[in-house]
Amino acid sequence: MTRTLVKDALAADSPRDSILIQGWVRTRRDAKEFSFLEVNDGSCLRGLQVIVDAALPDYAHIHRAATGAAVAVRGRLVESKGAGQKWEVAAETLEIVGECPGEYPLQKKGHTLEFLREIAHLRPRSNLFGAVFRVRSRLAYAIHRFFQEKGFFYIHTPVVTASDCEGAGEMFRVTTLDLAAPPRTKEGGVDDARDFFGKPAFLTVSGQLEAETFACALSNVYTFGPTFRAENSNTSRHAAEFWMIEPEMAFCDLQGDMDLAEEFVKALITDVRANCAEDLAFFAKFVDKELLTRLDFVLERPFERLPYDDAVDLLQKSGRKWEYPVERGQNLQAEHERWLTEEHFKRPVTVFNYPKAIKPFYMRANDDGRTVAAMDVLVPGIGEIVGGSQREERLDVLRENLAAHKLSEKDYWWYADLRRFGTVPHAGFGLGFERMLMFVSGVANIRDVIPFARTPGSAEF
RNA sequence: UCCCGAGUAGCUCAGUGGUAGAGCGGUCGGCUGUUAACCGAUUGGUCGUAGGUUCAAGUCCUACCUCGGGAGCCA
Repeated sequence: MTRTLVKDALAADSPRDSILIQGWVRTRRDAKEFSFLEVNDGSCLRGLQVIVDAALPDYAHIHRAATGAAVAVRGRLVESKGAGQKWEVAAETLEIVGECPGEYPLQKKGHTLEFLREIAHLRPRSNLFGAVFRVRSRLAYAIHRFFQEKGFFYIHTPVVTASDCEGAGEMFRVTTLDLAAPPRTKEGGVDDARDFFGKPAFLTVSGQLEAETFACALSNVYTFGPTFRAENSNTSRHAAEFWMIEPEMAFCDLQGDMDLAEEFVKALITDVRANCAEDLAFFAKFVDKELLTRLDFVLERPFERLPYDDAVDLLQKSGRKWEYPVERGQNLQAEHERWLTEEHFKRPVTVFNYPKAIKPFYMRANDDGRTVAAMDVLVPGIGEIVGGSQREERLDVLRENLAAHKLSEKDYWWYADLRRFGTVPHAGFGLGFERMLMFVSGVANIRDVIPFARTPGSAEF
């Protein structure tokens, strides 16, 4: 007999004489003549109620069907006599596939998120984490769907990179050298030439530069993969390993870049809203009461587009006391971003044309000589969710930028080549996958939207 | 890395210098078309670690560890 997923059984439109359900017992309630089992298989939030009659031979081992036990139930799908569910299974056989002893840490009652993090191998069996990771899967699918339907090509940029690119953050070194006794140069330093790649290698912090090369060939491309930052960041919004989406478009300027970012964010919300309704309703009930209102609010109106200079003016005239002073030329602080998006505009805000000095070398210089064609999308509750720019396509300006950032043109020879051979205006952005998932789920800590979070001092599992 | 807060039973917490507690969970029994079931009994502790103050420390002090919140860095 083939297995029926709980999700499909719950959606049945008529009774069935024969059904096989396999899953894990969430709870058991014993009566004198029969027991109720709630069986969940992760296919959806809800479980399926199973009635095991005391007259069944298998009832002899009903006590082994404890919370957490894996079971296989064969029986009939019938309309439930009780309130609370339409369908239930009248068991004919109950097989205990895997027992679950009393020290199983997941109780029926609530646990704190902090405790569940310590049992990350079991937490997907909880309602909340089941929902989070179903939505995570759907969100990933929605991302591919969005780009594929627009004719973007999915590029797999390398995870191991030998170019210390971009200064996007501290990098993890990848090496096969013996750390206790590394080969030495004549001068006494570590001889990187004898490392695996013949030079120092690292885990990638961004696929952007490589994606640019493919945009300058296939026109519209995107990456979607893991990235790594060895920053000692201890916040609810940072992880050492996270996933990032980076579209890159040839023949595109900052305007087109901002348009795509807004369309993209809205498309993802729309998709999850339509396809994960039950899980989102769960988040709205138990995690963040305002979730659905906020998501719909974002969908309904255009993002505010605000030049950096205007943002500074607004902040200075706000009458607010800032912990960090607002000055032209300085980066916007978390408190400033929050005020703009949560208090002043009450919607996502796209800030653009940032000061040149606080942005990386690859961003395109504006004609004013002091700003670059950069943009950040700020959303309520999360802050920066998208960071992007039009890229500098003029070889001479790029060279000046490299020099100004004290970077060697020699290390970026292939990147500069794009400007030498058929250069073209192009633009792109990066969107943090986990931050987007936090936004659509209302879950406040990045550690709770990653299956197994890697943060400073923590790489269990 | 900096600032703040918290570490007491498997989990969530109470205990403000004088005999270590509750609810939940687990176990046993009872009851009920139950559904975070209910009722009774029972089980369960090196009070994060190491020092110190005191007649006496879960409680006060110091250091460290872990976790959380905020900040910086960023996505």
